[in-house]
Amino acid sequence: MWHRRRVPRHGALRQRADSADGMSALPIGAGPGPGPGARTGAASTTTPILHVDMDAFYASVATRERPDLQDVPVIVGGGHRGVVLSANYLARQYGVRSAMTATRARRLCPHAVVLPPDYDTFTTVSTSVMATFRQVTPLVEALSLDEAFLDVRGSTRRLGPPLQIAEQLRATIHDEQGITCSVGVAASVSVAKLASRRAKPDGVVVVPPEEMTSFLHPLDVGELYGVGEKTQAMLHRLGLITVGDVAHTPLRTLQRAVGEALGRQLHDLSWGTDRREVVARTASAFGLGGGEPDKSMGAQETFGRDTDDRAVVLREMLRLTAKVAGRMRTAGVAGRTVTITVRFADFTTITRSRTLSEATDGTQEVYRAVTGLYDALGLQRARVRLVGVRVEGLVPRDRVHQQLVLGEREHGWSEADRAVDRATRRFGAAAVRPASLIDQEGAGRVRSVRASIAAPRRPDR
DNA sequence: TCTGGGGTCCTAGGACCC
DNA sequence: TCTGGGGTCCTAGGACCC
Repeated sequence: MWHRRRVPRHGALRQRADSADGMSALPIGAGPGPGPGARTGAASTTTPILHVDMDAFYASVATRERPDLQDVPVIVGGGHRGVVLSANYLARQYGVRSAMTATRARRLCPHAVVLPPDYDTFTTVSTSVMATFRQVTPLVEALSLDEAFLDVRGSTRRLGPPLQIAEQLRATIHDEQGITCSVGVAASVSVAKLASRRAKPDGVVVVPPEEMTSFLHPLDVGELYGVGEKTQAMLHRLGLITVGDVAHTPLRTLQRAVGEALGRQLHDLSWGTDRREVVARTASAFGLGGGEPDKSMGAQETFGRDTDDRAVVLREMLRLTAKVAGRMRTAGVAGRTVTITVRFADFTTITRSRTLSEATDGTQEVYRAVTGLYDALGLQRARVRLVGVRVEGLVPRDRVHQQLVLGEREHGWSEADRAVDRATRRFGAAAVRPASLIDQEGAGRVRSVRASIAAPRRPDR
């Protein structure tokens, strides 16, 4: 059996985990030094991977300085046409879950307190937590703002076995950030991730290698990474209910059912044989910097109410284009493939893309492609719910052919874009917008900016 | 007033090239 | 002048993850 430990993070006295859920628990040694028993000792070499996952991260951060909300169901997110981003455990008792529609959540738990997300604070807390991880090992792979893999192979001599490292991390994060987290400890990243889920909330689960299959095989296939609602339903229809069922299905059969790549992946995961290593990286997509470059950048927005007005749609597309292209310029990348997304009132969603001959980071150039794609749809009074703009095939701008840069300059837009970027940096995104975004709001006070965007000067050189 | 926004990866068909 | 087989690129859609 694998072991779940839920223990106080403070003081020398540690208690056994509750056994009400049928899980066994080992006592944990008090004080510094390796834990008791050969099992824990052995873990130092055989289970070097930690998956640390904050408990109800957004909700915990949002309420950590609100004692009045400690015993109240709390939902972060919601709003008009919104979904739940995070719910505390009290709200979850009512069935509230992440990604659930706000309306449904409110129906399930009408007395919940709904808070708007504060991404600046989430990012600040996340940065601190990741820094704490890096004090343990440089091999920290951030997966998102609130979770990371740690390879502690090289840290056990200094800090003790993985379990002890896990408990130390939990105590530190609780002390410094006022939030709790759960840790999965295993030989591989995929098993560690499954283990942390079993540890929630506020616990640790260690899965020794010899107990891996007994841990994995009873789980529902839906627990496996890469198996969502659709694939789970399909596998269930085929009679594959548990991970063990998948494990004992011939690879070829599996691949016929779910495709070559996913079939291979599920087969590996079901035996815990994935050999993926932890790669040090921060979550660049979450504004933490570093990491591998993004492969695409995009933005999308759901309208407050559906619209069939081409002008309204295109104005939104321009706003999204400006946002995306601005982010690309900040990141120093350019991209070749422009994709638009249109979701209709009935939620059917289509995409259209066009690949340009050269990569670009110019707002106008991307927008030309966007309008071309949208108009090619030939929509007549179709009610549009959401539009999106994405640029793919990103490469560092300095690797883009020199001709592009010259050609762009001839149009003068490059200079205008950079002027916009500078102004945005100084005055915020609301200060500088393409003219058509200003019209509706009567913006005499931004006349000069508007003029400079609408009629860029030809550069001297 | 059901169903957000940021991404990644895979599949499949057709074009095109060798 | 009867046909194979890769490889790559492009496009559209879909599933999934956080």
